[in-house]
Amino acid sequence: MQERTGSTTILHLEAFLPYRLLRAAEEVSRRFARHYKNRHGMTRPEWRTLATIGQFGSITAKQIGEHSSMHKTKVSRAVRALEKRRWLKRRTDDLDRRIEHLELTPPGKTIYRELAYIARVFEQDLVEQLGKSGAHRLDEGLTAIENNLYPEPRR
Amino acid sequence: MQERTGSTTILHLEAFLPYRLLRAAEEVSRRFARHYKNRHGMTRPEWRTLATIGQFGSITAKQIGEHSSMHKTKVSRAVRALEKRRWLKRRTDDLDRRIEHLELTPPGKTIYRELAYIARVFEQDLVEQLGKSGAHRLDEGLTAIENNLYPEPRR
DNA sequence: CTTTATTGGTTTCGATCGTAACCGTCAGTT
DNA sequence: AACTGACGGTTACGATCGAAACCAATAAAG
Repeated sequence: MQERTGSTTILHLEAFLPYRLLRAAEEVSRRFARHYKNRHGMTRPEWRTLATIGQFGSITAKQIGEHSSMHKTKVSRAVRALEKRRWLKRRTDDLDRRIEHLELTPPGKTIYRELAYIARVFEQDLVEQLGKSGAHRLDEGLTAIENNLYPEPRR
Repeated sequence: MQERTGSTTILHLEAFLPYRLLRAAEEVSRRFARHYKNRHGMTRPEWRTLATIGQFGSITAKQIGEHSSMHKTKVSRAVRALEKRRWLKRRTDDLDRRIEHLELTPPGKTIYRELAYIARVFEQDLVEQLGKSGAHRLDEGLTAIENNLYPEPRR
C-alpha cells in the first residue's frame, strides 16, 4: 500500500471533500442511531418521522417528507410502523379525503420527549468533543451548504 | 403544520447537527454521483474502490475497506464488478495465498484519470459555490470530527 | 506433527431502499 | 354529467445493504 507520488493525476480520497463529508456524517449518524435503536428498536426513518410529528404537532406525510428530506415511501412505511406501535394516529382531512393528518398519541409523546432529550444531550456532547470552535465552524460550513446548494423552495 | 412554541420539550430537526450533517453530505454525494453514474454506470462502492486502487497503485481488498471506510462485502462486490469490466486485475500474494493484490489495468487507469479529473473539477466548483470562507469552515469542521471522533488506528 | 484460532475474502439471507406502477380523490374542462 | 390530469398516499419489485455463516490458508499452541 505504497502511495504513488510525483503524479498530478492521482486523487487523495481521504482529502476529497464529498468523501470526508459523507464519512463524517455517517459516523455521527451511526453514533446517534445507537441511542434510539438500542432504546426503542427504531429505524432512522421512524425516528425522523416521530421527531417531525413531535415538532409540529399535526402534519401530513407529504410535509414530513419535505421537512425531513425523506422519500415518500420511506415516510409511508415509517408511519405505518409507528402506527402499529400506537405512537401516532391518523385523521383524514374533512375537506380533502386524500390527506391524512398525523398526530402523536400520549405514549408517542412520551417517547418523543424522551428521545428529544437524548438528542439534545447527544448534540451537546458532540459539540463538547469537537470543541467550541470546531463545532462552530462545522455549523458555519453546513450553513454555507444549506444556503447555496439546496434547491429553492418552490413558490 | 403549525409549529408549537413555548415548550422546552420540542426538538428542531432542521437545526439538529447530526441531521444537518447527513442531509448536507447526501446532497453533495448525490450531486457528485451524477457524474460517475451517468458517465460509466458506476455505483458508489465501485467508484470508491477504483479511486483507492488508483491512488495507491497496488492494494488489497482489506486495505481498501479500511482506507475508504467500506464494509468488506461492499469491497468484495465492487472488486468483482470492476474485474468484470476488466478495469482491474488480481494477483495472489506469493507468500500468503489468502491475500490478493489489486491493480488497475491500462483501461482502468484511463477511467481513473478521467474520474479523478472530474472529481477535482467538482470539488473546485463546490468550493466556489460555498464561498472561500464557507468551504474553509466546512473543512475545519470536518477536521475537528476526524481528529476527535474517529477511532484511533490500532497499534 | 495435530489441533485450534485467526485472517482475507466470498456467499447467503433477511432487511431496507427507491423507481415505477397503482389506487382513490379532487379539480378543471367540456 | 363525463373526461382528463394532478395529487396524497400505498404497494410491487428489483437492487443494494450488512450481519453472520462460510471457505481456504496461515499462525499459534500443544
